[in-house]
Amino acid sequence: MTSTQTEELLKFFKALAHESRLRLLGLVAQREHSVQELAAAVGVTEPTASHHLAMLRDLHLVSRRTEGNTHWYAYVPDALARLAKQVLSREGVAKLAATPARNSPEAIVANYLGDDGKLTHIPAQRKKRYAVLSWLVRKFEEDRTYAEREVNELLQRYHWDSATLRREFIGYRMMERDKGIYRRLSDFDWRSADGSEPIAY
Amino acid sequence: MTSTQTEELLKFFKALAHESRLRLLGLVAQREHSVQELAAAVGVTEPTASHHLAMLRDLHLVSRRTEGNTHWYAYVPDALARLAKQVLSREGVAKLAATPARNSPEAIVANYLGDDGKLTHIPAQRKKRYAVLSWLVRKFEEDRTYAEREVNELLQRYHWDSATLRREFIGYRMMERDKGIYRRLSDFDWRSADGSEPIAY
DNA sequence: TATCTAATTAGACGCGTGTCGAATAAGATA
DNA sequence: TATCTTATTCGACACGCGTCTAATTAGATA
Repeated sequence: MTSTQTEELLKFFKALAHESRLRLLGLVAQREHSVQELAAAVGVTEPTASHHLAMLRDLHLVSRRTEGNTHWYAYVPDALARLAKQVLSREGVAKLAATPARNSPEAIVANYLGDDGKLTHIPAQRKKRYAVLSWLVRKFEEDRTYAEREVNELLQRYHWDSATLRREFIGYRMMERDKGIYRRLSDFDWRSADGSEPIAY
Repeated sequence: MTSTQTEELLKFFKALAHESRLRLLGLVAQREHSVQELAAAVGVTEPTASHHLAMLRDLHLVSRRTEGNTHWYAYVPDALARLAKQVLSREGVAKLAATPARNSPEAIVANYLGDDGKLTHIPAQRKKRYAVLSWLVRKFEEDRTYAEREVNELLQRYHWDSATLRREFIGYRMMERDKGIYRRLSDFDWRSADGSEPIAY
């Protein structure tokens, strides 16, 4: 078990360590809200609300569904539940002492990221490629499907060669394709698939 | 139920939203540690470690016991357990949406605090005086006794008239005195004592 | 197609806070 | 008493991050 776990937990605490985001979370925990509603309720501008919501969504604390121009945000309880469980036991807390893992997937990925946030290149070495791909596939949501066009668009934010990346996703069983429609598979389906250490999520 | 609850929760998340503090907490969750040990393990200087530990101690996440020159810090699980419980239920999260309470004890206290962090004066109005006192008494630890000299020293960080404050603590049953030795009483002993709204802790 | 609405992205600015070195406090030891 | 050890407080600095306005994207409607 790498200390990726600790880093993940840290991300959650950082995400929750802000009044605006806490209140956003509280609001969506009551019912779905649009960005406008949320911005007004919290007392910030829409860009700011959008910014915070993106952060919460990255951590799968909230989900988003689109209806016309409007984006409806909803609460996703799972992530917080996992956090609470870990923090409930002393052993869980004690694990936080772990020194930041050298060779953690994050560290590997960082080596391939340029200043613009894009990948400089796709690693050839199996383990590193795996790390990068598993990081990348998490940019996709689990609960929806993507047209090939959408997959390409999202991938090209990180690297020009979306075709190769798409193919690799399928190969590693991180995504499945059916009649040109893509869906991200759950971590549990593919992690450890190459025999390397599982990546904590 | 005031939104003080939300503010408390926010404090916890802020405290935990930092790698150094998370690791400090992890270390003390394993066993008692001195400041030196902790600083070395986390890779910061002693002043920095001390600073973080003070923060964790304010929130009762860790406790401190003195042995000669050495301060031993230990883990206190209760606070995190409470946090976990609230965050585990959707209702608990939904409460976070509450708009920041005007008239919260914190807001009252803020009115009497100067830029130097000291009280400009002691409120005369009963409810406000109560709010300030209950805030002030929390500067004392629950699990130890204080000599009158120590009580005065601590109080004078906030106001010159420590004698009046001491007397009020006794009157409100926030402290008890026995043969010149003072001890902070638990919140549960005195909150709501004056019939005002309970102060969430 | 042109326009309007909702949301996100980009870029800039200011404040909070984590860090350090230096100074101070408090206890132990010679 | 003088010195050494451990920890805390003080003051200053730097950087991260939350916020805003402006610009852009994407969909709906006329």
